[in-house]
Order: sequence, then structure tokens, then C-alpha cells
Amino acid sequence: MDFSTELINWYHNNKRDLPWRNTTDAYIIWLSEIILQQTRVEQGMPYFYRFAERYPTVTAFAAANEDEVLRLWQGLGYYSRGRNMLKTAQLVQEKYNGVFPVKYDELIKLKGVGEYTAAAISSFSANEPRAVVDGNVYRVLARYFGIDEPINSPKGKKIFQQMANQMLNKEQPAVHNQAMMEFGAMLCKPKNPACGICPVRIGCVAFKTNATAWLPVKLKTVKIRKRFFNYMLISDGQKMLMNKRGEGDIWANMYDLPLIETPSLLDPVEVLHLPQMNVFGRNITLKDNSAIIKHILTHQHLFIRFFVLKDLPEEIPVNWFYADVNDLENLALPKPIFIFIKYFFNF
DNA sequence: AAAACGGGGAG
DNA sequence: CTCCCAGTTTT
Repeated sequence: MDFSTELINWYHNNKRDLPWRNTTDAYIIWLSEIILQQTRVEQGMPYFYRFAERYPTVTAFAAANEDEVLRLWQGLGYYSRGRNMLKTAQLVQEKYNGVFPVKYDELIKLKGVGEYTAAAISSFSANEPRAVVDGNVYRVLARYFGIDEPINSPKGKKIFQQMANQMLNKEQPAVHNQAMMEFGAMLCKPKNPACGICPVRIGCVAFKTNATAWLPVKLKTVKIRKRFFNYMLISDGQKMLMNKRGEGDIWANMYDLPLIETPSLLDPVEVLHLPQMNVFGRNITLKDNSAIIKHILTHQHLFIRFFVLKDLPEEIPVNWFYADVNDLENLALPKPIFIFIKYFFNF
């Protein structure tokens, strides 16, 4: 049996029952694929149900607004995915009359749809012979063929895409692609792969040379920047001063408290003489009578200190507004802001 | 070619 | 702590 057949057999006996596998509706598949970009299945699952229920069709999605989409997306990260989804839904509604495209060449033009996602949607919904290359596929191919070319270099990406194309079972591309990814996720895992029960270990270079631990090779490029955010919770206990973030930085278009970014955290005692607070809880440590949260992003470590002010200014900057605590459910908040406000207002 | 973009879970 | 997750876009 060839490689693809082995994996497909394995897949039929071991696959998880995932909701987006029970349909060929390109819209539903698109929904799942965008949500699952750089996101584990367990983390994305509740968001998939949430979006599929709220927007059963691309037409329904196209009728949404950005605030609403971002609020539904809150907590999932990489928020440009949500913003791009709305643009794409609206384009599909207008240009394609609400019929979601299924051809790779059309899909690849859509905002937020790259090579992987276009291959996934076209193969899953219409059996177009396009090989997907996601993190799982990189790993499976790198190990099976013993390829040490970095998977995140442009050269490596090209090589692995070509290999995946060559491996593709053109009789059943959809199942082949699912099998490759499921195999990578469940058996050929990053750590402690289950080589003992692997159906293709006989032909696997990494298994034969005991190289699974260091394959695939990945260039590390991440430079972590430290940033210091001083947030002002200006509130009378019922409403608080907020504004909407712009684009060009993290959390684009989400709602934010007044923010002072400084080279290091402001000292609450010396710099400000504010009503002191007594806050502690999840991810919050008490220091110098103000709350500090360390929030970790891929390229940034945020050190966040919250100050509480009880005097509400009458004159506030343009575009700022007072948000009632009961209206927060309609506002997309960055995770650390949400955690703090949730604690502070005790909901 | 490199950097930016979230948040969470596993080891 | 490090690595990685059904990647894409921007610089």
C-alpha cells in the first residue's frame, strides 16, 4: 500500500468526529478553517458553534457589523481574522450572490484566505485536487522523508508544498488532506510521537534514524518586545471611560480603557496620588497597591498596571465615551482588559 | 526575507 | 520556561 492509502486507512479507524467534517457547505468549512488558523481544535470549537449558530449562512454573516463580529471573536486572538471574515462575507454576498466559491483560484483571492485555506476549502467542499500544507503536514513530511530544510523559510515552504502536491491522492483529495492533518495531530505529534503504532514507520526516515525529536527544523525569529501599559479605569462604579483602538497595533478596532504607554510602568505612589485599590485574582498580583497583569503575546510581553480613578471628568476627548457596565457584552475587549474589568465589577 | 498578529495548552 | 497550534498579511 502506498503512503496515502495507509494514512487514509488509519484515518478511517482513528478520526475524531468534528462538526465541520459532516458537511460540504463551503461557507461552513470556510468558517471552521479561518477559526482554526493557528488555533487548536479544542480552543476553536466553541467559537465555531457560536459563529455557525449566529450566522448560519454567508448572507447572514454579511449582514453583521464589525463590532458584533469582534465581540463574538473576543478571546480567540488574531482578530484580523474576524475583520477579514466580515469583508469576505460581504464580498461573497455581493460578487457571488451569496454563493460561497469552491474553486481554489477564486478562494485564494479572498481576504484571510491563503494557500492552506484555499486548498482546504476547495478540496473539502468540492474535491478539488489541492494539497493542504499546515503545521501537521510539514511535520509528517519532514519526518517521513527526513527533510531538514526549515519549514518556515520561503525555500522550505516551496519544497514542502511540492512534496505535498506529489503525495496527494488525486482520487480522494478531501479524505487524503483530512488524513494527513489528523495523522499529524493525533499520532505524529510534535512531542512524543506514537511511532510504536505508526502505520508508515517502516518507510519513515526519521523513525529509522531516530530523528523525530529534531524534525521538522524551524527558524526561530521571534524577538520579544517589552511594553508597559498604564490603564486608567475612570469609573463611578457603573460606567467607565472607554475608547476604540485604531489600526496598526495589537487589538485593532477593539475597545480599550484610557492608556498611557511608558518606557516603564508608572509608579502609583510617587507619580499619581490616586484612590488606592485592593485587587487580586486570576493573573493579577498585588504590588504597590495597584494591579499588575503580565500578558504574553507572541512578539510582545505586556506589563500592565491598572489605576482606578473615581472622579469622572466632564470634558472628555473626541471619540471617547462612557460605557455602562451593562453594555460591555456588546464591546470586544482585549483579554487582559476583560479579565480586569470582569473582576473589578464582579461579574 | 522578516516581522507582526493572540491566546492557550502541553511538556 | 519553550514550543506549537487546520496561517495570513504587511513591511
